[in-house]
Amino acid sequence: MSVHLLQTATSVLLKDPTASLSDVARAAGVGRTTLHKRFPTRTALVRAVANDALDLIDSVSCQVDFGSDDAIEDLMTRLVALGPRVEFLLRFPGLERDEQLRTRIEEMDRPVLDLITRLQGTKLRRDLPAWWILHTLYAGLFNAWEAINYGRLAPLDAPRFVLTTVFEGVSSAGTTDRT
Amino acid sequence: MSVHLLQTATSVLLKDPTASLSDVARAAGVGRTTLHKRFPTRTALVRAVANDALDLIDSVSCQVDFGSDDAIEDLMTRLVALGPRVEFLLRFPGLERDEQLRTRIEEMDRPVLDLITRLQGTKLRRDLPAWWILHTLYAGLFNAWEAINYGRLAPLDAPRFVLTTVFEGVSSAGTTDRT
DNA sequence: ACCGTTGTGAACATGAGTGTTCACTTGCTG
DNA sequence: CAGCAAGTGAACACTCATGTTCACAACGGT
Repeated sequence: MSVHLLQTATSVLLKDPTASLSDVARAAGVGRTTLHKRFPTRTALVRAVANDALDLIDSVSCQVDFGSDDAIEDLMTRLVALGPRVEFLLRFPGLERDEQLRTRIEEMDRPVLDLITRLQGTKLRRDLPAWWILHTLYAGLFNAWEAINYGRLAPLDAPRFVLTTVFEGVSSAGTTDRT
Repeated sequence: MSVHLLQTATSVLLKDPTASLSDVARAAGVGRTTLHKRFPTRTALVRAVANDALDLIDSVSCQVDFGSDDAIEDLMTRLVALGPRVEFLLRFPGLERDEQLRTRIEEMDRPVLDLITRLQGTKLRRDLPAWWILHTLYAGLFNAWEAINYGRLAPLDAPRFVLTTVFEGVSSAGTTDRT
């Protein structure tokens, strides 16, 4: 079960980025030799985990209609649900030093950036750069995942929290006098 | 100059959390032996760096009037200016496993949480928990620091970006029809 | 000039993670 | 049954970060 192996590796490495390959193998219930057979080196394993996360995002991206005005809400809601598998991409240290991964992440960002730029004509504010908005979205996801991990946030509440906060902000101005 | 040593250690460890003590010593322009004399173990160094960051935050907290209604804006603006020294606290992996640091971080958070709770009576929305708002603020800081690091954001623009985004959100609803 | 402090490089021992090989078992297939 | 693929534990060599010790140089104060 290579799938299960990758998932286990994700959670172990996410909890402790310095975890040894023995730790990963033990957590996955396989021998260290087997792990080495599937992923010859540590960097190969990390890259595989990251690519698995990217695959997951790709599969979600396909289901989103980027032409819709609610595309961002849809995308974010789906991303929140992915959880740790994708959190790995934003958290694991040193991932940005991998050339191949960096370009793939950029490829993944581009359509979202385009979407944001397009929506800045209508529902998104124009006085902030698109990349800043993108990173704000990511920060919201990050927050949600962390809160879920600590048991402070119910997974089903997460999408609402993220979308509300990112879009409307934490100021009460938008909520009290919305006549 | 122990101060300079800590600052260098901060930036080196922030850029690569797995950097060796030799790397840190070399970057600081001191011998590895000297580094070991001042910080006997690696964890001692990491803890010192973190505590240095917490001291920095404390010194900033003192200057903020937590009774004011604009306390959060003031606090955030000052925190943004601190940059990498404090970024270390939010980024360095495994920091939360240090009991002493965790409690000190909680102590640091408490007055801000109280402030948020108080302001939820007036300017902050009440339909989000205080801890969520706090983490949203932190996420904004994080975003700004990262953007500054990559050279995408001018340090002087950072406070405005963070405050605008966090308080008003990225939706244009709050900007277009503010009659 | 003497001495204590501080910093320095060199050397060493140690431990841990890593990558490799090998012999053995298990299970499936022809 | 024979054979092949996959998994496994044990053992090994290698590298590297770490922590320690030691002898020496630079410096400042007395």
